[in-house]
Amino acid sequence: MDTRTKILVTAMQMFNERGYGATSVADILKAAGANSGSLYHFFPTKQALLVAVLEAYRDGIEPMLLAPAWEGVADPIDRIFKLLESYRQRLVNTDCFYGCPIGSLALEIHEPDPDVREMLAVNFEGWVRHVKACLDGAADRLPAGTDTLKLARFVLTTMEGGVMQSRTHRTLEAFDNSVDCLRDYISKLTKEGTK
Amino acid sequence: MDTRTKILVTAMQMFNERGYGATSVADILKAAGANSGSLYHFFPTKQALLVAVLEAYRDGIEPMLLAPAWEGVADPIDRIFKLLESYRQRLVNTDCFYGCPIGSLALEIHEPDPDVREMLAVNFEGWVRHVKACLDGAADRLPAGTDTLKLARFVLTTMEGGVMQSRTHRTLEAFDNSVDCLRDYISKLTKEGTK
DNA sequence: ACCTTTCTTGATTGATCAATCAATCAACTG
DNA sequence: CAGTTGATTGATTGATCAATCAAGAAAGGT
Repeated sequence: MDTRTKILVTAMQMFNERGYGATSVADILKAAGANSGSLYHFFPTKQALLVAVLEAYRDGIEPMLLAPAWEGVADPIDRIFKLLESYRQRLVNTDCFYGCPIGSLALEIHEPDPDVREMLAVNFEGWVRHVKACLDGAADRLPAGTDTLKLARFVLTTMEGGVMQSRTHRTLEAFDNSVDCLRDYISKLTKEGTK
Repeated sequence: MDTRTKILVTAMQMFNERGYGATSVADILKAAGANSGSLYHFFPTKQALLVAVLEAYRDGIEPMLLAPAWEGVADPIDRIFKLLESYRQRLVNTDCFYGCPIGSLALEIHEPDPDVREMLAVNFEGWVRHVKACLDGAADRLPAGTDTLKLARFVLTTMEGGVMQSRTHRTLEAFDNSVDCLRDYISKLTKEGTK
């Protein structure tokens, strides 16, 4: 792995585990085994490194997030809840310490430069677009005229809001509760849609 | 206003606007017109100041948040959506810059000392408790055996997830979409409950 | 008036921060 | 081989950070 990638991957991990502000450039360099000159050769500023990290997340949505979550799952509605389950597993694996890296960064960065805010938005949009595609694939089961984009955003809302509470309480309860409610809602929609 | 209160109020505002890590003690002192010795006379550390801020939020839920939002609103379900509307107004007033102070802090602080995490959790619990009380007050309209605590958490999830997306996109759309979906869900529940 | 407690002043500390820089090294090109 | 570009080294910079401290002012009780 070349130095640039090593720095990028390390930053990705540390921004997720400690947050952007709480991770110092020196921390990254030490963990990556690189020198400060190398980092600033590839990334003009710490913030540019953050943007690169967010680009990596954007590019990783399909291969790293969706592909594993949807392996062997064809039904579009099932896929939505399998995706949510992958976030649940993330909470389980980390004792509810780490949830969604994008969400954490989105709320940490209060006055983001346009580049950063834009990349955060792009990540949310990508996520929502894939969920919307699932909902569109299940259009025959949903009430006619259902706004699938709106509903896809609500799925993201459910995930992020649930993760936030579960991380805070260090308990899966709030996340599970939220997904349960979403499942109930969508099942009511499909009942209404196929009636 | 005494010095302690002046420092506390200033910190409250700045932690909300810039986040905890991005707000320096010097920033707070300058804005509050106080000296560092005064701050450290009342609060042993910056973190203790954060805890005091979170305690102030906890104590302010009823008088500062709910009372204004619920003025002249008696119906418990209406109250829930009036509460959500107050967060919407907050987004409107700040061009979608600031949403829920607690949510922002909850996701910013990744490895919180127990005191901080506990106070964040207490704030969420207080919020949820009041929403649960609304739902319990509308129990006759909800399906028998509805888990009102679970549903109250889902209301918080909707608010926090919606605020996160709206802040990131600098648009009310995602927040409004989320609240719309929640309203639709709850209306389906009340239809089922009174049927 | 006198003492005690509470509060305020503001300079100072050492640590840590992001970022810089000249120097050197490695890899490729013609 | 010579020349050029790209990558790496690591010490260093000045700024900023949270926190400290000795000194003194204000307030209140007796």
